[in-house]
Amino acid sequence: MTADGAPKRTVSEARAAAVLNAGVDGAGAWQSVFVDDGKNTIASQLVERLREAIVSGQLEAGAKINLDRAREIFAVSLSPLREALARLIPDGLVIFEDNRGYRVAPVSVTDLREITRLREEFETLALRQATSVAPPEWEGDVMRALHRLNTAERNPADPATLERWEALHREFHLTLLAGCQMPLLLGFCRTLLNLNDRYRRSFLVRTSGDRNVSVEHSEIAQGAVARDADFACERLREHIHRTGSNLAAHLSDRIAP
Amino acid sequence: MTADGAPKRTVSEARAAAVLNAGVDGAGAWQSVFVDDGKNTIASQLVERLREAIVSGQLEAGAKINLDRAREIFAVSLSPLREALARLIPDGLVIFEDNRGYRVAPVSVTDLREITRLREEFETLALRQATSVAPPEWEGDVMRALHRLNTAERNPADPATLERWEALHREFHLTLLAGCQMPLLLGFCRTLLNLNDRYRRSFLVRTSGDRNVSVEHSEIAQGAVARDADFACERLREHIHRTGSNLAAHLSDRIAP
DNA sequence: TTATCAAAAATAATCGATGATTTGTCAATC
DNA sequence: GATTGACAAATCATCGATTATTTTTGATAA
Repeated sequence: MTADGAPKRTVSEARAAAVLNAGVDGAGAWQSVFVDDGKNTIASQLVERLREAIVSGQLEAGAKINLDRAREIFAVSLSPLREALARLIPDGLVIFEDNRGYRVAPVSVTDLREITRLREEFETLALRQATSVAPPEWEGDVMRALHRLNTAERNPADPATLERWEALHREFHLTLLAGCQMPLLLGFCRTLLNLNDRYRRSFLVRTSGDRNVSVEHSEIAQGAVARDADFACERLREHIHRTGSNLAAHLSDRIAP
Repeated sequence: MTADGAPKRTVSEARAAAVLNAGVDGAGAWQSVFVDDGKNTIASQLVERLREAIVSGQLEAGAKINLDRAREIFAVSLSPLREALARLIPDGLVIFEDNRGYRVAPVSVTDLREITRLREEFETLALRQATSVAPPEWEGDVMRALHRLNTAERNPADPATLERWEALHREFHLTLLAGCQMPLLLGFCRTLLNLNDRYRRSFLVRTSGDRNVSVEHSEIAQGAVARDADFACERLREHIHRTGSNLAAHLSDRIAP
């Protein structure tokens, strides 16, 4: 651990949302993030904090990240801040230009379309591979992730439940893919999932009424553990496609193409 | 530009290869890299220098990167060095662990297999898309890249020609894919190409006698500009697959699986 | 009024020094 | 002889201050 310990951060945390995108939305679901799970250094913790701030929409898309202000808000020095930002570039959440500093990556409908399209390709590829090479434990992992997701409450009035649902949803998809035993492909899928979550959490109020997402997830999972690649992949593809279309519809009302 | 200018760097350059992997292979093809093409900051230049050092095999796979030594060798301070290394993580060339520092990413046959497999999937996806959406100029770009590649000398006795050929080869593949108009997919392909180049440049002495690589490239290019997706993609897939098998054969003699 | 340039302010990039953690060494103990 | 623990050295991480670059401001001239 560092010398000064955690408390100071939690305090400055709350200010972060308020100051950085001055007074847009107040309620920060910040506090839940700090569970020091092996990420010892300030830079590493900062990566997670910044990622959450961007994915959750608390850091506005396209906004410039003023280093001095951010340094003060997060109560860190420049070195770990710059390093953390650099590590978010590959995730597609931050963009950088020499002597011009860092910005939050912008969002657009075409970007979302590409994410959706690539998710369809990559995730079905990974799932197909998983159904053929994953060890038996994988099936249990999938069913557990499914159960935890389906039993999680999702109350629009309570942001904490929404955030928990998001985490479990992400966990479900990654567990599904993890069986493929291809670390690079998994990394790409994780990146795309990150990017996609950002759109959903920023722009989707609730999923459209004509879908039963729980059923969709259950079908995918059952196909997967039955090692029925064609069925599982087809369901997964539909699931991704629907989510993408849904989001794109919401999105095009709100931002430029 | 920085105040002190370029000369100092070129000098320290030569030492870099010698010191970092102490006396493994002497001949450095370093000098050619410094053409300050818009990359103004030390950190950005360092990214390119380090990338070249790793991809070319001058920085040994799996080796620890001692910050103090590297700092001295490259004649920079810690801040840009750390930042440059952080930016290479997403490319899969550098790995990092809290409080344990940076290492050159290791190589393995399974890693190479995955790279090859994913290149087959991603590059054919991109090429198929390109044949359907790329603008007319793209065809000219492809043919030019092909011509430059096919007329480049490749003399095993002269490392400079080999390096130039590598650059043109990379350029050809990227030009081919660039027509797809999908920035994320292009980024993934670029990453995979980087990783693949590293294996080729480190482990492949020469391509096996039963291949005529020029012809392979020409067929791919001609299929592409004719907008014959099936033909072009099939040739591309074979090309990638052959290169991968070839490399894997060389590799398994030399390192652990 | 608009355009242009120079100075000033703001911001980004880098450095050298300091603090924290890991790794290596060696004696004491079982 | 192997193991443990404390110390020392090496290495990594962070900070505050300095330097370089970009952006803004404001005065001048067309």
